[in-house]
Amino acid sequence: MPALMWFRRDLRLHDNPALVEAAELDHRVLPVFVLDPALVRPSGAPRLAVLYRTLRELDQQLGGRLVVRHGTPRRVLPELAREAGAEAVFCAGDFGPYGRRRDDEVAEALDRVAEPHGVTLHRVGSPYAVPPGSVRNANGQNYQVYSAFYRAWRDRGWPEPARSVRPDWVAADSDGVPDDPELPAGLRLPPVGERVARKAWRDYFDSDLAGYADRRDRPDLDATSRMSVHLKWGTIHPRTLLADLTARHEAYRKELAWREFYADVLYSRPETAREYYQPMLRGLRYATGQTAADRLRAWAEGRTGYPIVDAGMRQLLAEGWMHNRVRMIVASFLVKNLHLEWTDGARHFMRHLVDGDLASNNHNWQWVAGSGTDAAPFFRIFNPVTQGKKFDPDGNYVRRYLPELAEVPKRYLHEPWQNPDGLPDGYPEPIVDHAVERDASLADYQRVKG
DNA sequence: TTTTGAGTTGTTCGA
DNA sequence: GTCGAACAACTCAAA
Repeated sequence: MPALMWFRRDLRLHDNPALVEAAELDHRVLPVFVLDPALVRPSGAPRLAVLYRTLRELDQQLGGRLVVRHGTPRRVLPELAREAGAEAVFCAGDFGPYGRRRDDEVAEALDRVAEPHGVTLHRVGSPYAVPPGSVRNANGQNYQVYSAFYRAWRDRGWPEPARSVRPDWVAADSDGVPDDPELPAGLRLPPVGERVARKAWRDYFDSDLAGYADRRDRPDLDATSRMSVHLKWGTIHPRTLLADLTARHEAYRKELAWREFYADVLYSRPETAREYYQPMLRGLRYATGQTAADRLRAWAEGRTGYPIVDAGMRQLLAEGWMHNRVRMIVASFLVKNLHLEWTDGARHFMRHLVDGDLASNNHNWQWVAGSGTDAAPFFRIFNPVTQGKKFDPDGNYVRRYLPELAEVPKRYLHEPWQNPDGLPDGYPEPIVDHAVERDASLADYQRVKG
């Protein structure tokens, strides 16, 4: 009787503990991916395309034996288990609010399959080095602040990468991987798949990781590892990365720990998938009506008149990805300069990001907005001009995504409205005055806090 | 239980 | 141009 390996966001064969256990139960393993409408529907075209491409890569690695089925997992998996005569399904644990509920339902449905004893769902491991819910303070509670979480997480440690297994892959009828959805013209998606992920990590480790701490904040240098899309889909596991890292790579390890921290926060407070972690900030005065709609659209399309903001938003549209420093700048701008709710920004990000991850996206937005765990103090408001000059000193990042600014002299690149020769054709005046909106935000934060 | 110390990512102002 | 202090208290962790 073959074991079923249910792939979800762990689309790899290396360092995959669930796969190891499946292969230990039976050397024949039937690999399946379920296209769940509940996950397909809210995903934007860029992330769906990346998922489909990753699935095609996995299918190749499996010699064309990946079984793709459309439908709800609680219907599809019992059906497939019955067809294959399987008595066990293996998968990595999912710790998100939807995933937990879905997996509980699947476990129940499998239990009712009329094998002699039903079919068992084995949840093995997680997409994290340390499973959410397992780093706890002295009172058995989840940590509310990052630094304490980091120390406890690091001291707790994590397992070595799982050993590699080579099961006999069993085939079954497959609906096949869908064709890519229609994509915006000119969209440049990153190459994906496990082999790409492992090579990209190896190359980054050998060449650029040493400069990570100093250069990661510079969007013009493009010095980050670009592992986010691979971590999102599990084509590489954080354990694999951590096994390569030493004390010299503290800065990079800390970024992985942020991902784990926010997964833990979401696991401990699942309602924060939608709601403010600190509800008090719901009481801020937000823009409404046509003003709000116009501002949101200008922000989303990269037409705010602040080059570093617009470049970031256009990078997102062009690549399905944005440099982390710029994500903070555009998020601060949305909340504190345009006075829109972080939920509007988070939704736009999730529609366009290829690495869009609920826990990281949601809680990083809340951090910027001041409503999250360990949130930025309210007086910390990014100045888009200062940030641009500091982190894109030569303007190379801005010029890459805003060709209309090509002729603007370097000293005015981050504030082109100051250029005595005027703004270039097609580039807008700033839609708001930073100094004015900053003061308004400070006053309003003080009002709701006091 | 109480106390103490620490806290991702900033900006502005004045020396 | 560079530097340090103020911003405004407050929460959480840990001793």
